[in-house]
Amino acid sequence: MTRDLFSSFLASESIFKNKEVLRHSYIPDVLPHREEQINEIASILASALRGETPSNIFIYGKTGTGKTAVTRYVGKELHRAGKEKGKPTHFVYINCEVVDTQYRILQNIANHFIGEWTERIPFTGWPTDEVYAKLREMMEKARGVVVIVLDEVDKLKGDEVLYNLSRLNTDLDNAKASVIGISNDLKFTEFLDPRVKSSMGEENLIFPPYNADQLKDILDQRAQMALKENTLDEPVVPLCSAYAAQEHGDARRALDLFRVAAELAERDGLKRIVEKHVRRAQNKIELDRVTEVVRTLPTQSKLVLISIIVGERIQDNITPLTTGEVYSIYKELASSVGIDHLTQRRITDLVSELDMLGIVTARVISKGRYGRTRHIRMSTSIDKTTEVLDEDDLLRGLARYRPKIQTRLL
DNA sequence: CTTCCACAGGAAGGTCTGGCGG
DNA sequence: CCGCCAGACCTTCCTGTGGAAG
Repeated sequence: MTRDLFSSFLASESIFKNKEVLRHSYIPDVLPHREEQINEIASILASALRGETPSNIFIYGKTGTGKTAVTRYVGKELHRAGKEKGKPTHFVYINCEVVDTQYRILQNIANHFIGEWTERIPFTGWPTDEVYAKLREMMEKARGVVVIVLDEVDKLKGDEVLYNLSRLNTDLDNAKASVIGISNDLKFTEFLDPRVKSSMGEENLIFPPYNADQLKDILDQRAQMALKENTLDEPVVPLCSAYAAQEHGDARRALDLFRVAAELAERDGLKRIVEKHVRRAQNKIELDRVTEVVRTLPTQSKLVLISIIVGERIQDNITPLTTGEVYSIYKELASSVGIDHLTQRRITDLVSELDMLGIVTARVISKGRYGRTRHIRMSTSIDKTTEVLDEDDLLRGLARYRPKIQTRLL
């Protein structure tokens, strides 16, 4: 019996030829509509092949604009070209969201050179300047140019590392270092130490968002590689592209939509992806996002969210709730579960956070004589949100609470 | 035109936690 | 182990304000 559990799923033939190419981490051999950026980076890094130090680069762009893919692609090509020409070039990629302290960054870079007659640097224990010294020593031995990519560099704790890395070259004889910083925050450099700022931002690149047509090209290319013949309805790719273009031209979003749509089609037991799968994929991705966000909210924020839901229930959705109404419901709910209530000022901020997370909308309006406030309403499904909130032991069932307060005389 | 509601949202400061260097 | 500091989280106090009512 157990042995047959999966056989029925495997029996129906998959529509995928190679699903891997739909993941974000996959880097194709051709990156459509990024030729300009590729050439620009390549022209800067080319000096590495002449044995000179390439300028440091800063790359900006929103999520899904190809920053990481382009950089890794150029890095791969550079490494290959360096080998051919007998000029040693090293390419170290670090995601600063994962590796976010000075010590671990240096350790990561240093461990890249392992295997060339050197010992491993331990996770912890060494003074930072000793790791730094060791790194220099290793780079001297390895020779050549080291290109260090710091992805999501704005997530770094402190700019000391950036300063030290930008100074690397002054203490090196046989090796050169060049740093590429990637960020989706345009204002990131404003907060940097001016010394770091000037040395890091020798070259600046901005990656613009893709438009719908460009997204379509990207998806066409991936679909070719990912799917078997005749598994795709014609309008699917344009629809995915259109949705993703609305979302600031995010290629990652386009790929996710497409992949989820394909998975849904497969789960339906179909041999073909059609339009409705894309719409369902859109819903599923959105629902997953909301579920995850709501689930991880702090208790007080959950309580505010519940207050808004309770408020909407008694208002019957005629007029949106105001801050004052939400606050009085919130206070009542808080005391009913025995949680200390926060001040209205604080609740104002929590509502703003919920707004930014996209689970409620709150916009300032004026009611003239009757003051200025914000109209607050749920922007996600009340039922689904309630379902997620019910997972919280402390707050279970609270969203169905009937408050004693009469909020408004209508 | 002025008034004045019901907040928005800035500034500053308090408390607590957790990491880090000595 | 201790003192220090940064950052998250809140409070207190405050000034500012769009527009219906008067």
